[in-house]
Amino acid sequence: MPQYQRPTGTLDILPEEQPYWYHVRSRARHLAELAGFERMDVPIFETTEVFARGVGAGTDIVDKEMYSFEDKGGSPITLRPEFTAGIVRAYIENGMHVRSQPVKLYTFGPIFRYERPQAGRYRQHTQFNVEILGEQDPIADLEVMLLAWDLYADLGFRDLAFQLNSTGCPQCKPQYVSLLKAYYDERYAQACDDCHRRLERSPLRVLDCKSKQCQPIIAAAPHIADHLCPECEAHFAALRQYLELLERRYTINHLLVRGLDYYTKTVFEVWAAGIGAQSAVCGGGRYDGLAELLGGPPTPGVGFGSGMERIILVMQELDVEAPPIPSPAVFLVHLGAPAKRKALELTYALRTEDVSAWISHGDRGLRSQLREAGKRAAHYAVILGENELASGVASVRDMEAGEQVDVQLSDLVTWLKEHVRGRLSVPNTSR
RNA sequence: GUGGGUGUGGCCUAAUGGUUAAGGCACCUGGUUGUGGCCCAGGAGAUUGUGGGUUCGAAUCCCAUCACUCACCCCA
Repeated sequence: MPQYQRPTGTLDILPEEQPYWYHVRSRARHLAELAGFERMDVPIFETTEVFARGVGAGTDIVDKEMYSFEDKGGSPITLRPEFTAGIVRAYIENGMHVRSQPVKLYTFGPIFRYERPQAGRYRQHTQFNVEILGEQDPIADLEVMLLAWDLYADLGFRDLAFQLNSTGCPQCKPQYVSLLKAYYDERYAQACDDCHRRLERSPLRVLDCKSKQCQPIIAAAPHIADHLCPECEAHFAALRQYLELLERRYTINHLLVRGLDYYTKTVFEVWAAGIGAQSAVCGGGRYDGLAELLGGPPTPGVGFGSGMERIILVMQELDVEAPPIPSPAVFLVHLGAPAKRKALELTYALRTEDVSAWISHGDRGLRSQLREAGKRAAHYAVILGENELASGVASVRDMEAGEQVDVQLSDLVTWLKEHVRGRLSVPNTSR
């Protein structure tokens, strides 16, 4: 029974799980940069107000899921429950509106929400986040969506399709909301208790209620897509056209309304199996009013967040393997104190030449050391004992072939470097 | 916040209420002078999540608590 356990809803990511993380991060980074997105990192915590205003009082995230506290100076601080509000704050604070617009940004990092954990849901999870700021053209919506799509396709996801909807703008959304409320007023008694609460707090959410009794009501409810203003209508139509042009499958989902207050026009998700009752690996949309809400210049924006843990769960569900992290190129075996000193010198000489090298720790028998070399899947074991030191020749054992050759100690580093070249590359590690 | 399920060495699993809680994987050490993987032998590792209770006796029954897990709410 361990004395200390990790806090509820957090994850230890062990070495054997790292290949997935390396791979997803490295592909995401590659594809983002290929599409002209630049990396920008923002703090893990912000002044509470950034999220309270940005995400919106009344949302579950703000009302009951934030990790908020006062720091030692008494400032209200919140661990970020999502990326967008912080990114927009940074855009404003750093005067990024004076750069060539749009600004295309991506980042990775931990996100915190106080929720009851379940399959595919954690209190600390990691998101890959992408935003385009300063562009109202629906081509920006398309660009962020394509990046999500291309990443999942690259990672081996099958049967991709976007869930797509438009939630209108301050012009047309309120009218639709009144329409929907009026519709529900007539059926109030048939709706479930949760929906009664939703009608007060965030009326659009009644549309994705799962209770059986609400299904008939939902099925006949008016669609927001039929009540968009001409501008939103045109935006939505253009986006759909682009998606069709590029043959990215999508489903218009009239029930897709995302939980955060700031969404305008486009909202989308990508669904996948293998993440428990959760369906979305990716969720995002447009937030044209957010920058102003946070005190900045009017700046349209569109982006998405994608949960890394969920991506990896889906990959595992699909039996997608991640490229392994290379094992050591050379394992140095030594017998006797003088040989140990020589082995130590060689180890560091190899590492200086970018050849990964393990030196056997302790003072054990040859058998035991070779056993370890095998277990660590080293490509070569270099054996140094009294004989080798005396003759100036090391025994170099190819662990896979089980064959052994003699190599002059003076040539050893060069010889290993030659033989190891091309077999190994240490993967890029980004946070 | 609500509801269901589950807690036995690092991992997986066994033990009709009855001796020192058993096995497998993994780990460590050996198997004649200095050669890995297979095999063989040995070793280390558990107050059965925790705290109470019932009982002559509890891993086993009861209560509480904590954790994990699944689902709801909500979300990536």
